[in-house]
Amino acid sequence: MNHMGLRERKKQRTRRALASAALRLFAERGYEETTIADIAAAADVSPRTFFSYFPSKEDVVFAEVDERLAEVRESLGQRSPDETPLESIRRIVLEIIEAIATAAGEYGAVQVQLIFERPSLQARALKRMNDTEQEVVDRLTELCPEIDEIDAVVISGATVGGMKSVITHCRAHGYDPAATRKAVDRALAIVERGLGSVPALTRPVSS
Amino acid sequence: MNHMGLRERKKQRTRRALASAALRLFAERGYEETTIADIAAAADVSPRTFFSYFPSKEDVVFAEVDERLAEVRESLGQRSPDETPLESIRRIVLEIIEAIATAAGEYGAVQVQLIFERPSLQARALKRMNDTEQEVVDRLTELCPEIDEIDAVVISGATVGGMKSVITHCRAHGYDPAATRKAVDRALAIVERGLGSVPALTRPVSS
DNA sequence: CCAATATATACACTTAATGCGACTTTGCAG
DNA sequence: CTGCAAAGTCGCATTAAGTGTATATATTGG
Repeated sequence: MNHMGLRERKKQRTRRALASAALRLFAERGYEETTIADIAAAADVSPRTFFSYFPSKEDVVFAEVDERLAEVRESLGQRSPDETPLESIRRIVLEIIEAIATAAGEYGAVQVQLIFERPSLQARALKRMNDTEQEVVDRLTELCPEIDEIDAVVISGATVGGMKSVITHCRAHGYDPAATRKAVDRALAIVERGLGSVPALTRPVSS
Repeated sequence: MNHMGLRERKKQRTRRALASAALRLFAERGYEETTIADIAAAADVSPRTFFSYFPSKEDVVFAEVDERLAEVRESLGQRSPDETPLESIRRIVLEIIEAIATAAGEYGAVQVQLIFERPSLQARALKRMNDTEQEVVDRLTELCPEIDEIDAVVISGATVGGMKSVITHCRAHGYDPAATRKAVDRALAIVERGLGSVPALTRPVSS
């Protein structure tokens, strides 16, 4: 299966070269200040070739995320035999969020910073979340064939939405890994037990 | 308050002219096939002027949504005195979702169709959702000053996320208003009572 | 080595978006 | 009413993203 010919390997190398050249230049000079021509030159290909690897300049920022996301999609299929659906959902969403939000590799920090400060990149990141959410709906209906369609959609939307928000908040406020983990656990608890389980919401107003 | 001088009124007229010209042309010829020059010509302004009203071609699609959203943000402040925070959240999120997702006016259907079929527009719509979610967090912490920061973030994220997904699903599958309302009610129930309240999730696997 | 196919490149082109200086309109104070 | 400052419009030039196309080059399988 993994017997990629020379052709495939070369493609992958070029892709990597483009991605890391791009991230490096973005870090050095800034995003707007780096042109496709610069990236292509740094990766030793023609500018035109850039677009046969990435549909746009913005997409190159997500090269690594997209790779990870593709892997996660594969591994999403098989589930541990004795999980309850609730546990499966939790595991699936956590895997996805980790793949999207965890910066890895040499340029992880650069990616995160870029996405936080460029609204258009933020929009594209949200789109990836959204697309992956559909994947969650599919897995969920596959897992519990008798589940109502609307229920599946809502469960996925609320869970992914809650996780997205908490992770983003933690990143934006510089939480350390321990605090982040604690926040994620809290988020899962709220989503699973409902807004009604949060005392501050049901208590009469304090004014 | 609403004593706009001639200048302001003229600006608003031009803005409207640009927006409706754009939407009309998008409907007639398609999005890509319509240039800024076309839009400007149809609105009788110079192409350069377009960009002093909208920062990009994509933003003109959201002209109406943004107006509504601005209104909603205003009215979000005052709350009925005897609401519980839970009820406030529900009301606030419903208002926002309605403002974003309910297509109104002559070109509502066009907007929705464009957003559904253009990934980049979808991304921008999601960004608007996301930005507005931050507003919800602010209102919520204002409403219950003693609430934990993380809790507020999770509650907003999960609620907005759930609503977004259910509304999108309904639109994509052509639900009529009655069915949509029913689905939204169901979504709110799940978010408020928790994933644990969905029988299909806690039942042992059916295989 | 050959033929089929996939990929890289050079070139031309469209158009979104921005900066700038000149010009026009509006608001307002005297 | 008049003139001045501010705001807005416009034309022009420029940059850079992204696409189509034809040509050249490299890879694969036979």
